[in-house]
Amino acid sequence: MIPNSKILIVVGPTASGKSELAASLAKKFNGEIISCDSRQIYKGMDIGTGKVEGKWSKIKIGKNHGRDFYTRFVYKGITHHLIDFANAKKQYSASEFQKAAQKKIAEIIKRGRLPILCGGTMHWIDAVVYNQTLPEVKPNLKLRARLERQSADILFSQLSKLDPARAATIDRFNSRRLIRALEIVITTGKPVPVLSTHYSPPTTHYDALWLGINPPQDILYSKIEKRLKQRIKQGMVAEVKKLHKQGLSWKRLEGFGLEYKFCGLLLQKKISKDEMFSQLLMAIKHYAKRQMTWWKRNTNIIWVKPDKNTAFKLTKKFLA
RNA sequence: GGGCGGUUCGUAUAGUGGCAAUUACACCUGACUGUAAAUCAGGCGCUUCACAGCUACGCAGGUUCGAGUCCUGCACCGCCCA
Repeated sequence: MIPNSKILIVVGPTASGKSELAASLAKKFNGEIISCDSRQIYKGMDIGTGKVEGKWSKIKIGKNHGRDFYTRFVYKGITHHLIDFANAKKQYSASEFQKAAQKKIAEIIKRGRLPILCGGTMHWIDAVVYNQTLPEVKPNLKLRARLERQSADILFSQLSKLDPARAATIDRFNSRRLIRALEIVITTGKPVPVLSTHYSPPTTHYDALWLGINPPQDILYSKIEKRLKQRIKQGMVAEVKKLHKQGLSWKRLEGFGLEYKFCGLLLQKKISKDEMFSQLLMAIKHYAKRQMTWWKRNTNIIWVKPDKNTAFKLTKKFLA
């Protein structure tokens, strides 16, 4: 563990109220937020991702490398990092995020402030916090395209020959995972490195306090529904239309999932407005469920009520 | 009143003599090594460790070694003719 590396991590399913809690914590404890959301990183994806309504503004930070100020994404007076900066046409990977976030954490600590990781992208958060070694193999689209034509069965038997150890633990029906594993093995000529994640015993790269919010399912579901209706009013469909006009293919939009997928289907007239609503609602609930499945096994997380008081108390104790 | 079609596990469907019964969705549980809002798996009548038992395809009878499947009557739904 890195010494003197206290960080706060706020997790919870979609619509649980993470962003607001994180902002309150940041205000109270002199923090800056690092958004951990694989969709909010993209510019132009605002309503559909539920991005906080922050603004890019120039912040005075005193003389630093010959500059007087940086441009920062600010919401409620709190600086948010790794949000609203990437081009949606390009793939942004877990590995890129890991490096960028770890750099941000170091910078924030250096400034004497508290880094607060907040977001719903479980895999990305773990990659950062547990400093997982992600194989240094970039996506090889040509190779992937070739492998995608094979059945999972064939991919699995290939992997079994090339890297029996990885084959032993991989999901043999999941073509995407199989292809990635083969990509690593074929490119490096070596087996897939063993993963450095450990949920138990809990060893994190940082001195971390994990706070989780998980409202009861019926409350969460009604919040999700209410939020979706709001998003529709706010012009969610128009946002997706605009993205498509800017050159994002329907396929790319579908790959983003949820709002972007179902609005895309609506705009292509593949589904009706009612179908869009009901199917999207269902998909968001499924997503929330998957998030909880991931975090349930993480015993580091302290589950708190959505009210700030408990979170404040725990944070105060953690920082003392 | 007459003719036809239908009634199957939450919903929609398959099943014309061997069926605890197809498929999809929902629902439940879970996985997750650079696409992660993505991708993938298991369960889903009841009792169970069960290849075991019990109860099941609108209701009531009948034919049969055996009926979701065939026959009769009834109920309900849909369409058509009056």
